[in-house]
Amino acid sequence: MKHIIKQIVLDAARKSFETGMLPSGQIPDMEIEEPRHQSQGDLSTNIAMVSAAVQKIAPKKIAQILVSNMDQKDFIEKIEIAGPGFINFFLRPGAWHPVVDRILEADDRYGASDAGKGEKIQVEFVSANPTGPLHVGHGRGAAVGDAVGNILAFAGFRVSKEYYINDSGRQIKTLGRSVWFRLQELAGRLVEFPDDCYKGDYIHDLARQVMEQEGPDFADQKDDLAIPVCAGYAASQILKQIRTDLEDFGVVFDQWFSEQSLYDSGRLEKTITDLKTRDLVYEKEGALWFRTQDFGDEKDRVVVRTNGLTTYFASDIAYHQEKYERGFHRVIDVWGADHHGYINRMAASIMALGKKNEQFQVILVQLVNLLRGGKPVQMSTRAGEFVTLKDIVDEVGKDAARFMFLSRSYDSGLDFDLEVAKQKNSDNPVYYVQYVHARIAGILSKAQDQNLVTDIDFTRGTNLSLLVQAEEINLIKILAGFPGQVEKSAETCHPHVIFTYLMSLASAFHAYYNRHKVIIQDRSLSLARLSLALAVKKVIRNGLSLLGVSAPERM
RNA sequence: GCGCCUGUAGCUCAGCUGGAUAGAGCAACGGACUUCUAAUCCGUAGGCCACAGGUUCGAAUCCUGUCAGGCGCGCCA
Repeated sequence: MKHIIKQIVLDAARKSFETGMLPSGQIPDMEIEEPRHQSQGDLSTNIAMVSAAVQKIAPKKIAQILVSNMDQKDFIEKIEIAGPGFINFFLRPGAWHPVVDRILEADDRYGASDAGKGEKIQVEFVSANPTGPLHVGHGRGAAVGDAVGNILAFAGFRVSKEYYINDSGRQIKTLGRSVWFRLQELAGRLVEFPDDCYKGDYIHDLARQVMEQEGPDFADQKDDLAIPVCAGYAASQILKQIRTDLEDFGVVFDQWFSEQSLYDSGRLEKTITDLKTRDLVYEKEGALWFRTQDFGDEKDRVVVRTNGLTTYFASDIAYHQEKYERGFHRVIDVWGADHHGYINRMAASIMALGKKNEQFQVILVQLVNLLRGGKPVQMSTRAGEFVTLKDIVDEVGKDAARFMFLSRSYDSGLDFDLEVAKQKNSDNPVYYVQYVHARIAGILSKAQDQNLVTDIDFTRGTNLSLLVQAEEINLIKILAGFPGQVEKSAETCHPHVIFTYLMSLASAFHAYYNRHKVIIQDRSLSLARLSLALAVKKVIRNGLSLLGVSAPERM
């Protein structure tokens, strides 16, 4: 609907210029928007105001000229000039009815677009070290990354979701040591458990498993030999668990990428050589430094340490270089807010290697504040006491957890109250939206019971012009806005836009439901309303599915 | 000290690529089930959009500064 109005406005502007009523043919960026108040019409444009500068005429005057040059259309009831120069369009109800048909036709593709033109985008998220179970923060990152991927795919990009496994380096060794020391304890040896080791209960379990697998003599092994065995076993087990937990959370990755593979394949070494060739690095005090400062970072960064070992940054450079070589035009990393200090150097290294600013983007997800009944849940990673993602999914369910994580902008910290997420009432937004879907499913099944409709094709030939109630037109207007919201969500990479949209659609439907009955004596009207209800059901489902939340037929 | 994020109703937050009279949920108060699911709806009340300047026809939105909160500033990952 917006683009139809936009065309009318543009035509009027062109005509005004051609007939000499406006001095300039230049048309600045203008907007077609839905005004807040009904008295301001269905759609509105600010073209007169934004044109004032180039036309050198008062906005109201421009508006008058434009309106006088607009073609009469039968779906437009009237056009008004208001406020500082807005042109407000009042549409007849009939203007909105075709939207319902479009939704029923497009079905699960309603809202999709080809805006991305098939461009390849990679979204990398979670990427937690396989040294322990995923916690709440990872959950939010997982929900955001997954939803952003879904939304971009829906907007016509070719999306690949990837998990980067930090299976190399010190923390893996620490994991191995942690298991090894616990195993020593199991073998009855008194050892002092080091402070820098992981203290969670799962370490005990892993130690037991290693002991069973390797036999009773294993505890006598030398540290140097045993620790890598422990590390290898523990990391693969934990990774397996992470994968399972994510699947239970509805997240499936297209690719799992191992940091260690960068070493094994010689990729990392190649990158370092490459950096040297390009003179992007220099030696100082025995270390090798990347000239990130030349590309916007606060200072230069070490890639090879004095001891000859590469830094985490080095593998990340190689990894990202490798991403682009795989053909991704754009790369999005989803990170926890505590990593924001890392953005500049990462971006700098990518610029240095010849990529454009817009080809790399970091989504910084702010921290989650876990509450239970309004009180903070005490957590200590150090002591190994924390609520895991699995705990949360087990307690409140996948849908509630995901919906809650995506309810707010990731720019804001999030209060996640387990009690609220568990409640099956109006405090809990997920049910509010899902309930619409279930309610409509109920209506449709009743319609079938009464033989009002015999197959899913009932909408064909329905007389939608019977939908004239204010609540019905309002509902259709909201339905018409879905593609625009998907577009906005994709452009900004903000999934909560979809959340907010779903809440408003659900609210409009509940209001309609309470005011009007769908199945009534009048068969034609019933069919029209059933079509509308079905359209709502489809849009709710499409929106929920972008967020990775199910749309139940019954609740 | 420097950098990033945040500051909007009692609480949790939308709105922020500038637009007209700033919204929702919860909490409070008052109503609506003999109906297709009350996991719902309707109404009332609630605001110096942290503060101070600036930009302009117009600022919650953009810029500068101040204050407050969160996070980060390793040859760790």
